[in-house]
Parts: sequence; C-alpha cells; structure tokens
Amino acid sequence: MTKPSSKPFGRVTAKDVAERAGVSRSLVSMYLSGNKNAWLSESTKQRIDEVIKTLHYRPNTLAQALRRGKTNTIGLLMGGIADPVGGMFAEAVMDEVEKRGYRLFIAVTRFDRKRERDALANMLNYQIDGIIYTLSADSDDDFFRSLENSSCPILLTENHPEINLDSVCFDLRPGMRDAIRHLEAQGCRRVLCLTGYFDRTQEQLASLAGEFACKLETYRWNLATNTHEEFMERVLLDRPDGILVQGNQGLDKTAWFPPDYQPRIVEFNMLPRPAPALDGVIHLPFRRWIGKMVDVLVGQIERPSARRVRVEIPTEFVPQNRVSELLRSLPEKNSFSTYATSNGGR
Amino acid sequence: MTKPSSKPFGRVTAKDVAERAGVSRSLVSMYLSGNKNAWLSESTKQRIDEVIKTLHYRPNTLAQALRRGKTNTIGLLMGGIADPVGGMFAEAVMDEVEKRGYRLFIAVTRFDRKRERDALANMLNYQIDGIIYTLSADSDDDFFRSLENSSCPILLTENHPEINLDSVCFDLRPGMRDAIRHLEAQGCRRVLCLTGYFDRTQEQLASLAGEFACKLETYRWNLATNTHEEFMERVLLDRPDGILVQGNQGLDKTAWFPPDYQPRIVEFNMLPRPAPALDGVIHLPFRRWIGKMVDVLVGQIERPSARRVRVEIPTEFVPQNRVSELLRSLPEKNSFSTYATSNGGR
DNA sequence: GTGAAAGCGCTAACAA
DNA sequence: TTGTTAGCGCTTTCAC
Repeated sequence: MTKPSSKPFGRVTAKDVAERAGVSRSLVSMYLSGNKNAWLSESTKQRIDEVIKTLHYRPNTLAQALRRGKTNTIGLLMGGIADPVGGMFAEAVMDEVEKRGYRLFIAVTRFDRKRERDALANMLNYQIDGIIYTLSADSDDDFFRSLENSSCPILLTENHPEINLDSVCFDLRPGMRDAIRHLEAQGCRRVLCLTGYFDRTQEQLASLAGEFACKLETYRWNLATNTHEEFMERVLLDRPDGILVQGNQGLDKTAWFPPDYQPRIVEFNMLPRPAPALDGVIHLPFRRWIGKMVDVLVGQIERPSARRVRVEIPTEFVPQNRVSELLRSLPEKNSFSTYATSNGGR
Repeated sequence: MTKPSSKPFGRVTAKDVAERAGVSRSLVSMYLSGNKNAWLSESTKQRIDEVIKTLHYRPNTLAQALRRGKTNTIGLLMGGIADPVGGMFAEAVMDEVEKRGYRLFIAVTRFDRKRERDALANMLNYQIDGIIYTLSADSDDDFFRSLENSSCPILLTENHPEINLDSVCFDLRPGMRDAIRHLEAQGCRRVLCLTGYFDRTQEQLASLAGEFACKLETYRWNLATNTHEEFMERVLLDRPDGILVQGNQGLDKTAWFPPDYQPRIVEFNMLPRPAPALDGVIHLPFRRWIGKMVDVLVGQIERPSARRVRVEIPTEFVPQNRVSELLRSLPEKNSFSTYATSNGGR
C-alpha cells in the first residue's frame, strides 16, 4: 500500500471533524479560514466549533502551506545570537515579524561561509517567503548573483551598493558628522574610528573626510576574530585624542586607559546608556531599523516588484548631557545592560 | 479551477526533472533520498544529477515533510534570547540539534503565558517532531495535563516532579553542598541563596538543610520582574556572610557592597570566569546539559516510548584557585564576557 | 449554503 | 532496475 503509516501524526484531520459534524470537508476549511464569501449558517459554525474542541483538532500548517503556496515564514540568517546585540536583534525581528502575521525562522552561521550557504539553501527549500540576511562571511560575486536571481525576496541589513538586493541600513553619516564636529570643538586633532568587518562605517566615514580639519583614521575590528588586546595595543600605540567605537562590545571601558591617556570617546549605540565617561553617543534607532526592515520585506512578499528597495535610517549624535533624556524617549528597555558581567572589580 | 496559481513557488519540481531526464518521478525521489533498495544505474544517476543542476532544482521540504509525516524540526520554547545566557542557550541547542540532522525552530515567550501557549500551539500545528520547553510563565495543572497527553515529545529543561514529562536538568545539590561546606569552613554562619522563579534551587537547597550548622536562607529573584535594587536592599538589610547567586546576571559586583560589609560570594555559573573577588563557583556543565537534552529528545522522537526520561546532570563546586584551570578544560569559550558593558566606571 | 473534485510536491509500496 | 499509483491534509473553484 501507499499509506506512510495510516496516521503519520496520529492526529485528527479536517476530515474527521467534517464527518463528526456531519458536514463536508470544505466547510471545515472555510470555517477555519473565515472566508467571507461563503457565510455558513450559525448552527453549522457552532457544530463545527464544538467538534473541533472535543476532538482537539489542529489544522496542519504544513499542508496549508503546501496547498496555499505560502509558508507565512520569514527566515533570519545571521552570524550569532549569543551576544547581546545579536540576541536583541533576533528577538526584535521576531517581534516585528510576528506582529505582521509571519513566523520567524532563525539560522545561525557562526560567521562560517559553508554554514551560511547551507542555511540559505535550507530556507529556500523550506519555501520560506522571504529572508533577512545579515552578511556574516565574505562571499564571491557569483554567489550574490545567484541570490539576486532568486524568486524569494532577500533583504540585506547593510547597504552593499554592488549587491543588487533590497536593503535597510543605517546612514551613519549624520551621526558621525556631528560627533566629529563635537570632538573637534573639544580640541581633538586625531580621531580613530573602529569599524566592523562587514559594515560600511569605513566607506561612510571616508565620504566625510573632506569636511574636517582633524585627522581621521579607521581600524577594522571584528568580534568573531579580533581581541580586545589587539585593539588596546593599537590605541595605546596611536593615542588618538578622540575615538568612535561600537558600543556594547566592551571596548568603551575608560578604566582600561592609563591615567596619562584619557581620550574622548563617542559610542555607536543602538541602546545608549548614561555613561558619564563618554562624550556622547551616535544613536542608531534600533526599533525603527528593524521595523522598516520587516515592512520592506513583507511588502516585497505581498506585492512583489522588480524594483529594489534601499532604505537608509538616519543616525544622530547625542552629547552626553542629553543621553538620559534620549533614553527616556525610547520605546525599548535596555534589556541587556542588566545582565552585564563586571570583571570582578578591575 | 483548482490550481492555487499554476506554479505557486514558480519553481522547478521533481516532475520537471524527471521529464527532462527522461525518467519517472519516483526515480528522482529515490535518487534524492539515496534509497538503497533500488540501485539506479550509473547513467541514470548522472543524467538526473545533471538535470537537477541545470534546472536548479530544490526539493520542497514542505511536501517531503507532509508526505513523510516528519518535519525533522525541533522546537525550542523559551522566555527570551536577548540576554547572554538565553542567547548562548539557544545557540548551543541549535548546534546540537543540527548535529543530529534536525532543524531548530525557536519561539520566544517573553515570560508571557498567552504567548507561551500560542507558540506551543503553533509548533504543534507545524507538526514539529519534538519540543524543548523552558518553562517561562506560571501555568495551571490542566495545561500540563494536556501537554502530557500530546503525541509530540516534550522535554523540560528543569525537573518538575509534578509534571509527567521528560526532563534534563542540573542536580544542584553536589555543587551547593560543597559550596556551603566551603563557606562554613571559612567561618560563615548565615548563607543566603538567590533562586530564580522557575528553577528548583530552593527545593534542592531545602533538602540539604539538615546537613549544615549554618543558617540557610533563600530569596526568589527573577530577571523578568525583580530589580537589582530589590536584591541589594534585601542583602544589605540581612547582611548574610555568605551568598550563593546566579552568575552572569550582574548581581555579583562586589563593588556594590559597602566597605564594612564584604560577604563571601559563590556563583552558580555555566561559563565560569576568573573573578578574584569570588570565593568560587558552582559549575553547571553547560554543553553536557544541552547535549543530553537533545539526545533524550531525539531518542523519544526516533524510538517513541511511554517511559518518561528524567536526567540530572551533576554540578560541582570549584574554589576560586581552581577556576582558571577549569576554564581551560572547557570546550566552549566564554563568548559573552567579551561583550559585557561596564556601567561607566561606577 | 453546501459539496465534489482537482490538485500543492513528494514518497514508497508494489507491480512489471 | 524502472514505472505506476495512491495518497499526506488542506484549499478553493465551481456547480448544485
């Protein structure tokens, strides 16, 4: 015979419900989907509802998805969720995705190219409706070309002009511009900017270079591979008088600097915190970013269009004396600062 | 007509591959599943493989799952992944699950009862093969009874004797016993133990009470609802001379205690860190826990059995002078300590 | 209002 | 070795 095992899931189906309620299978379907064009009689509805409850019927999401040609699932592909920023990101995306009636499927690449590709293939095979893709490993052009031709909408969380995909990212320039102006006003002559491996900080900073009298330097630093020590070595060697640095990565501890060298520090931060030792923060409006991201992707899913969407969320420099005010105005709580570990008093 | 939209995913199916390769659909299926009992001729295999590549064919995981009656997906239900411990947990579970050929589907409840139930229902509807369930909200007995009768294996990450489900959890007693002994040896007469809302620390500690001369107290403390301040208030009021506390929750900052009150502190910790200010750590072997968890669940999925499995992973007290040694012996890196935020020097 | 029918894409038992 | 076939559980058009 052909039956996989008579009742693979050992569970109640719409057919059972229909039989028990004395109606046809399609009625049950309609009842569930709340289809308007076929108004069921109140009595029928009630009977179906009753049977569903007594039988503990659960519609099979798999079958629904197969038939409808839509899984209502969005994939999130990222390097890791075990760091506070990653976890916060994933959780916020989950929120926004669910708010729009989709499920979120997370895959973690650990910054590994092979894992990244496998996970992507997996998602595509799963008939996922759209993908939010945080580039976490270097890849070749061929790979991106193949993504561009995919029928599944893919959204990048950074702007890579050379990749023809939708993207929603931060425009760091306004924030950086005002931060550097501030540092200059405070007398800084040399500013070091710490950039990540897969973000566009460096490029965006370069585009600003002409505007300033002070000397701008950058240092690429990546959580997955670089250590604090490497960073501190570089900084202590160079001794710039101003530093632009990603917040929440443990690099901002002024306690780490010797007394004779106390540079001014400005943090890039999604969830700024009142830190008197800092000069200010380049605020990256986190929720707005995620919300827009999911908006764009869901838009592409529900109203497919060949036109690529590229959104840039503006950033803003907030001097230290206005940080607590900013904090109060934020919808989100700084959920992970609570969990911060000290390093035992030194 | 009945077609949802002729080609819902606009994609190549096994039928297309079969036609192009001049074989029947079932052959393609067999080729993919690598079924042994039907050895295809080399030439056929090659032809199929070629067509798959040129057509960029992707097997539809949804259809496979529906037909096979198995999704090869495990669900993880937890309160949140935006804190270092939660994120680390989720990522480790993902690792172990994928190692065994399953996908992981994560749902976050934010410690909300309704969300928890919705997510659970979602997973069940999705025909998920098994669930790892980290209790994150209080629930009534009826709810647990319904889980116990579910045909989908559910595994708890804590031992709740009154709930008849599989569980893999820590046995805190050996670690706590030795820690308290240590504290007693150091002259402590009153020890305060900080317990979470959904764990069994309190019960396990109570079972040890008779063994000690010192006075044992407990305080239930939960990240989702309680604040540092509440804790500090309580501690400063009571001034116990020994404290047992969950690590990595920001409660261990000896800097917070006034100079005239410096209690001895022992941390429960999954990823201990060398902190000179601590007296030692109750080590919870993290990876072993997760690995065992997934082992048990996959076991129940692949060889269903009515017998419930309850595993307890023993813990161990490690005095401060042996912590760095312990650290070196651990397979995992203390990934999140890197990300710790300081609170700006105070 | 209701029900019959035609699949979504894939698998696996069985026949050839 | 290869092909045929009967579904997995659900949705939706179309005729009654």
